[in-house]
Amino acid sequence: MLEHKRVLVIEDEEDIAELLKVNLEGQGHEVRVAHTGEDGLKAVQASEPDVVLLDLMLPGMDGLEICRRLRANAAPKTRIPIVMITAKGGEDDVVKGLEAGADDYVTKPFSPKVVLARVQAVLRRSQQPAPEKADGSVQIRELHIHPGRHVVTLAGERLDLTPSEFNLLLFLARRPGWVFTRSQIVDAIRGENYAVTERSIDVQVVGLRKKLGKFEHYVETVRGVGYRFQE
Amino acid sequence: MLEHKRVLVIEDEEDIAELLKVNLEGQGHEVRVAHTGEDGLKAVQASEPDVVLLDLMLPGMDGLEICRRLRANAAPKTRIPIVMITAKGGEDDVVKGLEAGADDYVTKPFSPKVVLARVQAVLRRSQQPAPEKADGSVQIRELHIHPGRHVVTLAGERLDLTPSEFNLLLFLARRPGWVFTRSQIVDAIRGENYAVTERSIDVQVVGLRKKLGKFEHYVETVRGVGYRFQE
DNA sequence: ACGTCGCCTTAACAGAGCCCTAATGTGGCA
DNA sequence: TGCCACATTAGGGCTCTGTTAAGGCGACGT
Repeated sequence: MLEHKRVLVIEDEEDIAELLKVNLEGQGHEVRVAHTGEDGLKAVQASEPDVVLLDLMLPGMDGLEICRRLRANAAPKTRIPIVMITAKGGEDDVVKGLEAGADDYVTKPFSPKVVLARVQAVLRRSQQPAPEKADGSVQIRELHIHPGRHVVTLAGERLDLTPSEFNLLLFLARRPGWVFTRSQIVDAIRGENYAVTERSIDVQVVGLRKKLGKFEHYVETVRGVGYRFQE
Repeated sequence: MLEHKRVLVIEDEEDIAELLKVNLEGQGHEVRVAHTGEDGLKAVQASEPDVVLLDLMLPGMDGLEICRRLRANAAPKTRIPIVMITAKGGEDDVVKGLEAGADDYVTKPFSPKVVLARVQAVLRRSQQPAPEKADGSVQIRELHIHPGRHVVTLAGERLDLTPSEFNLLLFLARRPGWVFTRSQIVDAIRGENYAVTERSIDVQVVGLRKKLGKFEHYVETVRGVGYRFQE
């Protein structure tokens, strides 16, 4: 099985934190608890955990903000997996969290089993090569995306994409196989609260597919739901 | 196997109540009896049972009303499983009961064995929440469902489902063994207040079973009531 | 400050796929 | 055997997506 790991739990509700602690320790993990976002960030520095369990609803600093800071401050090499805990039904929260850099999520109320399973899965995944490379670039089959340089290469040839097309492709390619609704895509590539018709995404997809040429199948339509990058 | 549990029986007929009490106690359960709906509701507050056996035909408050109140007042976390007892042939009652929030049912006249089995089944099902894996996907025997990816695999092969078929299968598979009325299914997969004939669900089931091929028995018909995923 | 260029959105239309209804067939249960 | 619920089929209507073109807006350079 998996050897024991260091887990940091950032959770303000004492009983939930205790529940998580007991269960994780039952799995042989070393657990540390922080009750505020500030403590959490300090604890990350101090104890260098292998995974962080992060409640989105915290007094003081927002969970999303913590997520972003962990992603921003740390060197890519020391990228720590984050599992976030969200209120039930908050699908928006899930999307925001994933965008802020979380790796997985559980919704309240949760069973300890589910949380343990998620943590194990994230740990397993973090030990395997991710689609995202160390410098933040994405490589999937014939496609390379360099977010920093804003450059995309397909089968060795450079693609000339508009800003929106670039963001759309990057957003989808970061999670191959996962479906996103048009609404989620709009939030991701144009910012939240940006008022547009969802159908404008369709037009972006058309343009993108045209430029992908014979690789247009990389962007798949999921009828009644949205789009996804072919896995 | 199962440790003893607290059972509340709400039943006005003295001899039936006694029959249930003796049999359940024979299984090692702790049994409390209420003879009216009002007493039943109080007893739920007082003794916090693990499961409620509820006769639909009660003097005074209707069994359905009790069912609804138990569902309305309690937080989701403290959801107590309800097994209702209906008069034979009253299949309408079964449907109404399930829609009022009951989890399972037995029809009068019943054998004690059947009741015990139902109670055990409900306890078992409600203790093992959902068969969901780390990434939120559902796996039951040969069937894998990935909600986030919107992909279904059956015995390793990918199924091409319509949106409705996907939602229907996911809804049923999330609670194997639980029976759902057509009305509940419509609410779940098309949203509430969506006006359609309940028979349209039958058509969806046909299409789904066709694509399930030799696994069509995964979706079971419960005559007079609705459908369920085979446990 | 002005003009030009390019990008994004909207709107409209066409086509494909899906879902509902209704009618008929079939099987279980009394 | 009769009745009722479910299974099955086909067709029509409707929703969703693909596609195109035009208008508006902002960016950039002059």
